[in-house]
Amino acid sequence: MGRKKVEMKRIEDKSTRQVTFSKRRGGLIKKARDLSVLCDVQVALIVFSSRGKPYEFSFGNSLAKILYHYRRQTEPKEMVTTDGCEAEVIAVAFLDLEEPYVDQVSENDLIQLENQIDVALRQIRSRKTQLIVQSITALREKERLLKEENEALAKKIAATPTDGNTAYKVVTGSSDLSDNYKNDSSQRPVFQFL
Amino acid sequence: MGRKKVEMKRIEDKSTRQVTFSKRRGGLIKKARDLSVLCDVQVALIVFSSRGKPYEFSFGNSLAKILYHYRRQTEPKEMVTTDGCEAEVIAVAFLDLEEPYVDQVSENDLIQLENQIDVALRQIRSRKTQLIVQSITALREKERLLKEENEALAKKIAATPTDGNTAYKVVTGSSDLSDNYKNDSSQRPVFQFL
DNA sequence: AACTATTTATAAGA
DNA sequence: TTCTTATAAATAGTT
Repeated sequence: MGRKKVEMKRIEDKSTRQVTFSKRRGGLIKKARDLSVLCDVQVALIVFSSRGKPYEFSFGNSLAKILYHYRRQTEPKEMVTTDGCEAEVIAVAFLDLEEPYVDQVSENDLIQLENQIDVALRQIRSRKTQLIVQSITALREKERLLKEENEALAKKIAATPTDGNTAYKVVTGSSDLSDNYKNDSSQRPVFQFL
Repeated sequence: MGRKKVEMKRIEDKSTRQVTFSKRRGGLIKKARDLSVLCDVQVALIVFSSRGKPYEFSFGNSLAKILYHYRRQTEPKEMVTTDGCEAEVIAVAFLDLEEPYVDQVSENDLIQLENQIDVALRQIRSRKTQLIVQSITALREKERLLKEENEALAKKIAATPTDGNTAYKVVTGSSDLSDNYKNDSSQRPVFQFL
């Protein structure tokens, strides 16, 4: 599509090759954007300059998300350490990059930043869940030991002559404890929400 | 470039959109290949089908190498510089949004859906936190009551003639319980993570 | 960087 | 779906 038909082989003249690269790269970017708009698809474009600096363009979704998606497709073994419902929702969530101050930063920086925040968030949630599970497990173990201890003490008292004072009432209260907490959630499977 | 000039907006008719997507995707692939050949650059193309299956095309280098290169580039510090020639790398990725049910919904509906999912996610997390707090609060209260009870039982035993058997040892164990859990997280402020 | 003759891509129709 | 063809769009060589 020019004055002459070009042969489909490497352009030997360096200057011509550079100009052609510039023109056709622009055309490719435009076509990618058009495709994204017209067909409602997500398109990402990365260009590395000769100095290795990547220029990226993406339409319809962030490059990070597309590559993340691609990586998940390609590496089936690697399980992402997020808990159930979050993974799905994050997959469809978009970050709005149109904030005013964001204008100061390059698109590349923003995509990196987004990716880093995403990873950090997953790690924080994973760690949170871990701490909570530890906490509740420890509390239940403590409860179990205290109950054992109470039983032992109660037996000790039962095996001993008593004057019928308040001490026995306390023991009675102990056996009712489980009733007092019938409605608490500590014994129900709350971890389905973690 | 057809019988009529097309408006640059989403094609509403599903069939037309599908045909256009097919044609333009092919055109883009051809242009990417041409660019790779003419300008001696590396081009990679990834296409995700509606079912998430990726179709890949790459020219000038393997997709894996290009993505590896990209990953190295985007690592914070390292700036790998390529030799003098135009070692440009272009990666183009498509995500197909042609999911059957998504097709029925308008852009506005999708934006609404996104917001609704966002709100729902926050509510789920909030409810989760609420349940966990209830659970841990209940466990701590239970622990407190059991300790009180234990103390009362211990006093009762102390006020009673004893034959020096294991019962007293149990009471001693009770006072040491807190030491046994010095390293658990249940008394530390895990809620800063909620 | 702009221009323009030509080639190339593709929208609509068959 | 695939082919056809009129027309829009991209771009090679020029300025």
